[in-house]
Amino acid sequence: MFVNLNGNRVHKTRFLGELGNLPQSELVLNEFKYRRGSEIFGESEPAEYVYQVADGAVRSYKLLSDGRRQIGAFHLPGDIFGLENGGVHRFTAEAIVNTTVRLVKRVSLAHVAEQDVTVAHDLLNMTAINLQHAEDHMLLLGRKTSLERVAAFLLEMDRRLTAAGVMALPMCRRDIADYLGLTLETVSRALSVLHDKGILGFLGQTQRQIVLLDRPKLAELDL
Amino acid sequence: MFVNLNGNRVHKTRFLGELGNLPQSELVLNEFKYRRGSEIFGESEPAEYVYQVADGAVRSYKLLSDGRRQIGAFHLPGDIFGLENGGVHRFTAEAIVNTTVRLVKRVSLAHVAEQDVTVAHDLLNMTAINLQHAEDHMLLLGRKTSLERVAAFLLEMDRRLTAAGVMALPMCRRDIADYLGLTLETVSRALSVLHDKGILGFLGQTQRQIVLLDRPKLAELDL
DNA sequence: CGCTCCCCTTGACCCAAATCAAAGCTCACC
DNA sequence: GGTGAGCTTTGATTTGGGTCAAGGGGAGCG
Repeated sequence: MFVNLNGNRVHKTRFLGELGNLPQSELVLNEFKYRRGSEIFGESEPAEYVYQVADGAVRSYKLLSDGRRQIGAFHLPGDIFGLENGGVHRFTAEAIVNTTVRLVKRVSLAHVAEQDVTVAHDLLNMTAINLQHAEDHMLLLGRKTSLERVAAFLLEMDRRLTAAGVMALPMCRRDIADYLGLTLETVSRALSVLHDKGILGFLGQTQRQIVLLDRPKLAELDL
Repeated sequence: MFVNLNGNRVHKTRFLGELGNLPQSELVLNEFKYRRGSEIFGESEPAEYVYQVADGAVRSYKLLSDGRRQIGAFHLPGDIFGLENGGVHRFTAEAIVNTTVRLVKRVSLAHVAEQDVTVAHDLLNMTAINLQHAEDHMLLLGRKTSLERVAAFLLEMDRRLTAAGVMALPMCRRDIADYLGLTLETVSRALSVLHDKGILGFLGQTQRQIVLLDRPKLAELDL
């Protein structure tokens, strides 16, 4: 293991998960750590690697020239991100908390996909899953109210990261707001409404640990 | 040629375009006409066919239970739509005007893709293009002002369908609004502002023929 | 020609969410 | 234990875009 320029630690490891068990000879797989807040790649940079979250959380976003930000997706342990069909990243990706990622060289992955039909199939599937998420999110951003958006967000996070009945959100209110096309104040108010209605509870003293007390009622709020 | 149950005419023809020149023996290709306003397929229906606009225009949208609508994309001549990786449509598609489409059976296309690597490659490319459009549209829906949205819409349509300097929009203001996450009144007001600023002009007596008089200034408005 | 049905624009008013502001809390660090 | 930097909540106020309403065309048709 060694420490690179950014103070992030890197060492070799196995690559597991949705890309299947690929022949080790074909793909060089590294594990890499990013510190909370550090950039993993930038929008419009050449896409050299494809990434998988091993531990931690990542946000992918676009910026307008005046700083308005839209987060397109949160990436949680197991998720693959930075997969581009063209050779260029279309989002900036940042570690939300200290995060460990596994990475493969994009070109070597493309090379394997040419040989192995199932890998090519997996790449199409992953792209299709990303597309489906984006399509659903367009409906949310274009047509849902603030309460509906926050309800949808909670249901999504509940599905993706609840362990032992508790949802430990890695992201702050501003991240949630930029994901939902709202302001952080509006997100906070919506969460307070849900709290007052008895639909959710906060655990501990930080407001990032949420328990869903009434999933059916929450689901009703997300049209 | 014959007339089917919906009064739409259908006959066989060649399939051309982005799917490349596929062996005719493999793919049965039909041409089909839909009348203005008629549904081509519904959300969550099994995806039996993949479509290409030969002539006319199509809108793909999602509905909330109370009728709020989000149009995800407009499909213009040459565009392929209804391509699903899973077996189910995730949008409803309707003809905006009288429209001719070419169609292939999804399963036969999948079959060809398994044999022919370049076709498989094309499918991934098309899905990636759809994804890129959706990603850009999330930024628009989440973070842009009404004027920025309308400016972006005009630039998109200018790129995609301007002939002889004139943009002949096939869709009504309500469609534009549901694409941009606005109301039709707001779209109309934004167009009036652009008209008053001398950025665009209307041609003829219908307000659907638009001439862009100052593309640079329009581009400045779309951050 | 005149009727009806849309489609579009424009004006008046309203409201959901943004903005502005303040204060409490946690946590890291000295 | 003190200090400061974030993060979050909550309140007051503003505002961009939604809603409601009215009226003017144009296109199709009897």
